[in-house]
Amino acid sequence: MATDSSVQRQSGVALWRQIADRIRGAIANGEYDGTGRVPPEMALAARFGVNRHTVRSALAALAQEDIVRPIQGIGTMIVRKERLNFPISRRTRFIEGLGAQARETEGLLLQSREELASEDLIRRLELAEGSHVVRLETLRKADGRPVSRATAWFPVPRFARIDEAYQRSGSITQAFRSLGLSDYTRVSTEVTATHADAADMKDLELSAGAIVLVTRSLNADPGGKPVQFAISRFPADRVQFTIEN
Amino acid sequence: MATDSSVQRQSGVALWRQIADRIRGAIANGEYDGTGRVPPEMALAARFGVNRHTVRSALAALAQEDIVRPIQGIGTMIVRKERLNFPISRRTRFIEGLGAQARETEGLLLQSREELASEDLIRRLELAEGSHVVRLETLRKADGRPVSRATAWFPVPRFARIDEAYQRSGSITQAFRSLGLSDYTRVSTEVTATHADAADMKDLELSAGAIVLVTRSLNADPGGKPVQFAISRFPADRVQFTIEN
DNA sequence: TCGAAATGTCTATTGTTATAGACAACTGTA
DNA sequence: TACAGTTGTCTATAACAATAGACATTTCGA
Repeated sequence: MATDSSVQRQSGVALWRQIADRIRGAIANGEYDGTGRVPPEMALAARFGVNRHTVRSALAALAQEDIVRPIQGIGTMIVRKERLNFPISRRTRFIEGLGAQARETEGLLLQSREELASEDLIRRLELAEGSHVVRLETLRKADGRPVSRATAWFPVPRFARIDEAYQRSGSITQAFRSLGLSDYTRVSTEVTATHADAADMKDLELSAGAIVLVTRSLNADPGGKPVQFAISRFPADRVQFTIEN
Repeated sequence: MATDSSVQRQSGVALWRQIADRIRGAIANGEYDGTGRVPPEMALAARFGVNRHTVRSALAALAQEDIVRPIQGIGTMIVRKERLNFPISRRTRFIEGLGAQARETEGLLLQSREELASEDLIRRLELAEGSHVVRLETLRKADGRPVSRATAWFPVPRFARIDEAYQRSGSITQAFRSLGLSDYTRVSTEVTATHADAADMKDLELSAGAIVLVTRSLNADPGGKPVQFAISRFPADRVQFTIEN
């Protein structure tokens, strides 16, 4: 692991940001687990082939995200290290999927509105032309850290009051249950990735240039009737998906 | 869709790169399908709230990637617009998964070597301590465009000659078949995303700051014995995954 | 108590990124 | 043919990113 080049100049991405992204990834991968701290600034500077000040800019960005905390005279300690795993299967459930990975989970309702279904939604949810849907904007946290931002649509009138049910329980599964739907299954999940936009940065507490994993998922009731279509956004440095077949 | 802010200053990511990424994404999402061209430079500058020269830098980067081609007096034409879909299931096959999305596919063997299995590989492939594996570095293309870079490991001696078999056929499925394994299934797939590294940029023809989707997948024979573990990297702006349950 | 090793702060300089304005060159249409 | 609309090129300036070096401050252990 001598002079690990791997940072590019004149690429439109500042060196300090490339280095910050790589250190964040290394922390998430447990590469510094032995010491509980990041290597000294001089060592990182040598490894990436940059000036110490450039490394300091990178570490300052990570400190800003509360991922590390520098202590004068000691080093730069790792505060948080996490990559939550979400299993994707027929029985995908957000909270159960997390299992023992988080002590406490939270589901916040940011906004809800009834609206006319778009063409795409009509196709996905198998609705009649001109149907209405409820749209929920939610933010989910695990142990206080945001792990996903989702926009979900539900057919109306069947789930007209799901916003209230979600607000009470903070769980889609619970909300469905309180509206008389005791079981549902995941029909399909599309996964892509993109850069964080302004809303991601705000809600998911990310910095510019961060990556979000985007899923488009469809859930149906036991009879196969679609009950929910959702677009969810997860911070890529804190989350991975596992598909078990 | 008035003054779409959504580009961040002083974020460590140059404005021209953020804008290039957003235009590339918009093209992939078919937002300019009506005209077949990108909006005029002045319109984009107004929309992103930047100078025209900054937009030109972004478009120059996309032209470099052969995504657009500017024509003086006319506008900036969209040359390529693609987002391949890869289904992930028990029967995930690279080439069949592409189906009609590509006229022609290609599998190149970049490198192969026999090596000692790492701890992680011993666990994943259920090998005995000290076992050896064959490592294949492959690059896959669809219609001439690179769509994935993969490192795959296979148990030895069962698949000792798989490199030759792959080189002949350009297909893992075919290579398995020629070694007497007529069927296999996908056991699990982990999906994450990260920034493109130097090798990604070279092999996948990406520019710095681009996003790659990373999968870690395990295949097993019909008896459940693991036959392949692979880490694959896909350009996120050209690829999405679909999990059908 | 001293020194090694680490982070913190300051000044100065250079190269890249972004803005600004002006005008040239090219295309299609009225 | 004239013109509106588009991309291409040039110059100049300001803001940000990166390098360089020096020295202060803090902590831990010999």
